[in-house]
This record gives sequence, structure tokens and C-alpha cells, in this order.
Amino acid sequence: MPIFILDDESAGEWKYGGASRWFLYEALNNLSKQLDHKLSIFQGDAKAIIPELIKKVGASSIYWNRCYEPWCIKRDALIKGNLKSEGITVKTFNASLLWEPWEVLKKDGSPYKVFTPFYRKGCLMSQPPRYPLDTPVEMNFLSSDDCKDLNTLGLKPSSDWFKKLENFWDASTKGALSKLSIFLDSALSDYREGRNFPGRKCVSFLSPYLRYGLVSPNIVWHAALSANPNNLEDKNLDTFLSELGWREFSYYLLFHFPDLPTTNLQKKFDRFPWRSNAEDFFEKWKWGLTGYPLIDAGMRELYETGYMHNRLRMVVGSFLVKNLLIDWRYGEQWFWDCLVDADLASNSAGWQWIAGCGADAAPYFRIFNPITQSEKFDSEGMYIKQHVPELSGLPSKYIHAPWQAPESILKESGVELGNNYPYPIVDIKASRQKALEAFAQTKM
DNA sequence: CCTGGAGTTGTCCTA
DNA sequence: TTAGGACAACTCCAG
Repeated sequence: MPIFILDDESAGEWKYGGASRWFLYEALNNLSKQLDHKLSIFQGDAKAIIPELIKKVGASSIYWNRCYEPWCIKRDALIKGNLKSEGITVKTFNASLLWEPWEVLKKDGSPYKVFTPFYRKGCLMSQPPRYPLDTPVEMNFLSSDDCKDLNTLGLKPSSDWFKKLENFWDASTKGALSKLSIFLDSALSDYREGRNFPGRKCVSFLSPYLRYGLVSPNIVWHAALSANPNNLEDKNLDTFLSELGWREFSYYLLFHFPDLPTTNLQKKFDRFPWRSNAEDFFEKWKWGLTGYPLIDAGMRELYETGYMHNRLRMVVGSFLVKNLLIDWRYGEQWFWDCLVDADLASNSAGWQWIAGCGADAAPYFRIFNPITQSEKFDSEGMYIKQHVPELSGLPSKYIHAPWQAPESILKESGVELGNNYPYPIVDIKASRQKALEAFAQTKM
């Protein structure tokens, strides 16, 4: 008897963000359709709902797939303990990770902190990921007066903002498998190189589907492997699979370091001198009005589509944290609200990584230059023009730094700096220097 | 316990 | 124009 419980009560500060709520709404709607509208939906504290239901239907056992958010683990352990003491059989399964975080450990029994040994040694040298399971042939359905109508859960946003997302995402199993096969057919063979260029659609776009379990990593893993069965040494395949490995690593870190979403993994960063009164800069960053075209393109892609290309996530993150000196947790919050793939593990781990305070910390001097990145990875300005239409008239030579363009070119292109497109809000060289000094201060 | 190599994704300067 | 080294020092990890 499949049921779904929307448990905002237990989620605390990590209730689903706006984009997530929209995606989840669509996904549940589609799942319910798939099940002849018989998916039973509840809302509220699972600790109360589940025991009540069990009594009501006289169930003797309950199965669920494991979640890995710290608040879920806590809640589910409590439920499991209570039910077991009442003689109910509780079985839990892994449906969302390729390797259980508690099974991958170093020889001394402690968890890995560096990705490469975690993945290459810890994961790849242990059991290979299990094959996907078939769809259940038989299912019972619950009939209960307490079931909620999906539309009453408050998942579907009241604003029109989500309408834009409909253009980009088909939040169904079908949508997931279609993304997967398009990727395998047309992008995997150039993935290692192509994934660096946000203007090319050379990524899988599977993140939101993985996030909500519309497709499992096992399906993706084995589909990718069998798309390329003759060449296990293939660099493109290897790179793609290792991205699934990064997803695993994020969950792994969250499991072993449950404070990951809120606390610098490296304690010395607690002393970092973040900018005060940064409200104005933060607003400009959020809405893609920093005056750096690549940054603005990334931020607007996020708001328009609920997604951002991975390279841009790094570039805008680096800009927020290092050039604007704004605490990474602000960026994490904004992503949490805007991303359709908002995932506590991946989002937190990503922000800690880019801020340099994570487990596998980048050297502090690695500060992305938005102009260099733009010239390197969007040389024709394809991506920028797509998301920052007011610059679409500029020749590619000037699109990376419009304030350096001659007046005549700007005029011809219809760009009026300070009017229809902003001047840069900070100077790259000076702000980089400031960041380096701030990091030096943190070390003391 | 010691040792040595390595650490997703960069930038800048110099030769 | 381009390739290579500096940018710190530290921690992680395996042998």
C-alpha cells in the first residue's frame, strides 16, 4: 500500500524550498496518475501518522526506503524503535544511494574526507552497485478518510513563477528516462570536455530526478555502463560515473558530519571576516545584476529554469564568497529555494567546497575570475546571450566585460551601462586581493 | 609510527 | 602566444 507523507513539521529549517515544492507537486501528481490516482497522501508529523495508520489498517509490517537527511534519520529511527517494540516488522531499504555511507570506511574504520580515495578505493573497490529492480507487479491500496488531496498540501506555489519551470521540466518517470536516453545518445560521448561549456547542453539534467527518486542512481549507473559496454576505460564514461560518485560523497559527508549544512567543516573558518551590511550586494547577486555577464547569466538561469549548470554553480559561488565576501550560507539558502534539484547533501557540500571550508578543501588562492572563466568556457557568449538578452547585441569580443567596450560599440549594440545593464559592482582585482587577505587573517 | 605523494574544476606572472 | 611554476602549508591516505 503506497503512501506519501509530506512532513514539513519534522524538517525544521530544511523544509522544501519553492522550486522543490513545485517539482515535488508535479512528481507526485504524475506518480498518482500512474497508480490510477490511488496514491495515498498525508500531511503532518510522520511519527504520529504512521502508527495511527498501522493501527487502523491492522498492518503487521511496514517498509520504507531510507532517507539520509539528519532530521529524517532521527525521525525514522524513533518511528522504527516504537513500532518494533509493538511487534511490528519494520524493513528499510536503500533506494537512493549506490553505497551506504556507513559501509565505506578507511582501514582504521574512520570516514574518508577526500573524494578521490573515497570513490576510487572506498566505493569502486567494494561491491558494485546493485542492478535496478523491476516495477512491482502487484500492489494494494489504502482507503482512508484521512488522505489528503494533493492540491491542499501547499506544495503548488501560489505565484505564477513556477509556470516558467514547466517549460523545462517534465517531472515524471517518463521525463526522467527521456533525459537519460537523450544524454546517453548525444552527450555522453563528449561528456568530459563538453560538460565544461554551459552553452552546450552536454550534461544529463538528471539532478532533480535523482533528488526525488524519479530515477535511481542504479538505473543511471547501469544504463551508462551498458551504453558503453566495450570500453570500461572510456574517459567520458568514467567522468560521468564519478559525478554520481560526487553525489554519493555529498551524502556520505552529510551522514558522517551532520552539521554540514550549517557549520564550517574547517573550524578556522569560523573566524572568517565576512562583509557586514552586504544586503545590497546580495540582492544584486541573487537577481543577476552584478555587471559581470557570466555571473548574471548563471543567476538568471537559476531563476528562470530552477537549474544552473555546474560550472556556473562554482563560478557564482566563488564570486559570492570570495569577491563579495558574503557568507556561503546565504548562497546556500538562495540555491535551496530556487533549485529544482535542491538537495541538502549536494547543496551543502558544494557550498562548503567552493567556500574552501569543506572537507576536501580547495587551496584558498583558487578564486575564479568571472572574465577568464567566461572567455574560456563561453567564448562566443552563447550562454550569456541566452540568459542576459540585453547584451545579445554585443560582439563576442566584448561580451565578457562590456565596460571595456568602446562607446561606439556599446551604442550600436543597444547597451547603456548603468542604465539597461549595470557597471560591475566590484573590481575583480581589488576584491580578489581582499579575499586573499581575509583568508590569511583566518589562518592566524 | 614514518614517509611520500596527492588533493575535481584556478589565476597570474614570467620566461 | 604559450608553457610552466608560484601561490602555503596542511591534511589526508596508503603502504
